[in-house]
Amino acid sequence: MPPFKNRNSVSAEDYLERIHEIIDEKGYARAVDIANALAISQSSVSSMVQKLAVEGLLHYEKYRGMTLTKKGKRVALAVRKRHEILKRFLSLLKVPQKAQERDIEGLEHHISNETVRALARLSDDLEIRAGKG
Amino acid sequence: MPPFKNRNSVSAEDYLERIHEIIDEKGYARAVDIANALAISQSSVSSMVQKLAVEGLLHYEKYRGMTLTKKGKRVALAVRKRHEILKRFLSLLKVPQKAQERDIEGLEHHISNETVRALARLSDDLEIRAGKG
DNA sequence: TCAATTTGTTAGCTGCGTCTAAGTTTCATA
DNA sequence: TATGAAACTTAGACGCAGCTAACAAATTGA
Repeated sequence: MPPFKNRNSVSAEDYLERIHEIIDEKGYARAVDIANALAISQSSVSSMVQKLAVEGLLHYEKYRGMTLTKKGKRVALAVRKRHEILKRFLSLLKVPQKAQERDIEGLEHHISNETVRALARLSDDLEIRAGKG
Repeated sequence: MPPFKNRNSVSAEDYLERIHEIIDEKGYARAVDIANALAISQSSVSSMVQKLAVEGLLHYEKYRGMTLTKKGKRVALAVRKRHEILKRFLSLLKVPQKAQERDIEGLEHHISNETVRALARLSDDLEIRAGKG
């Protein structure tokens, strides 16, 4: 990538989602892993992590790593759930894998709980119908 | 609102969508109307309009107004269509009006054509089923 | 145990789209 | 047709979340 060109920003929710995933996988989250997972630099992770700590979403000790707070976990789980509901729905629609991923990334932080719930209900319906058909 | 706090950015597509609407309604688009429609300052409109002109999306004559280019119209129409498909779908899901509007605003610039097409097909299905039921 | 490597942080910058304030152009009408 | 109001533009700033480069801490393994 060309130097000093703007990359798309990654929301706080994305950070929490990935941190949660990484902790689930490995038991702990390193800045380097988060950076790789989000395709951004370690320094960006470092400053954002400090910001999330100020907002009470994670515990952070300089040079030592981080854990999610209760609040952070709650947010991360909610994001994960939303992600899964969207994934299930788009799969039922047979949207191609690549498009699914791009869409979910773009959508998951901009969609209301009402709509997410409606999509979950609709997915149930579609599955039942598919089973019957 | 507090001075010098960041507002959310408004994508080029939003500008084109609103400019197109305003031209449809009144025959021409003024910066002041666009500013009101998007809830941003006239100066922001002025600079963005110049940017869109450079990108070939509209014709712009200083102090005199603007019209959409062919390319700009094409984009605006595509955005409008996407918007309508999303609106129809969320209405079928009975998502409340307010949530619909917020969702569409957030979603419409982050969703692939594949998914939009799938939602249109699904909406057809749902309507047929509703008619039969 | 300590030097090399890896990981993490800081400093200072960029692009973007917003903002306010101030200046310019156009328009309406007295 | 001259002037005041409305519309538009420019200048200069900000917040945000990225970036690179340089520096600091921690870990690893000979």
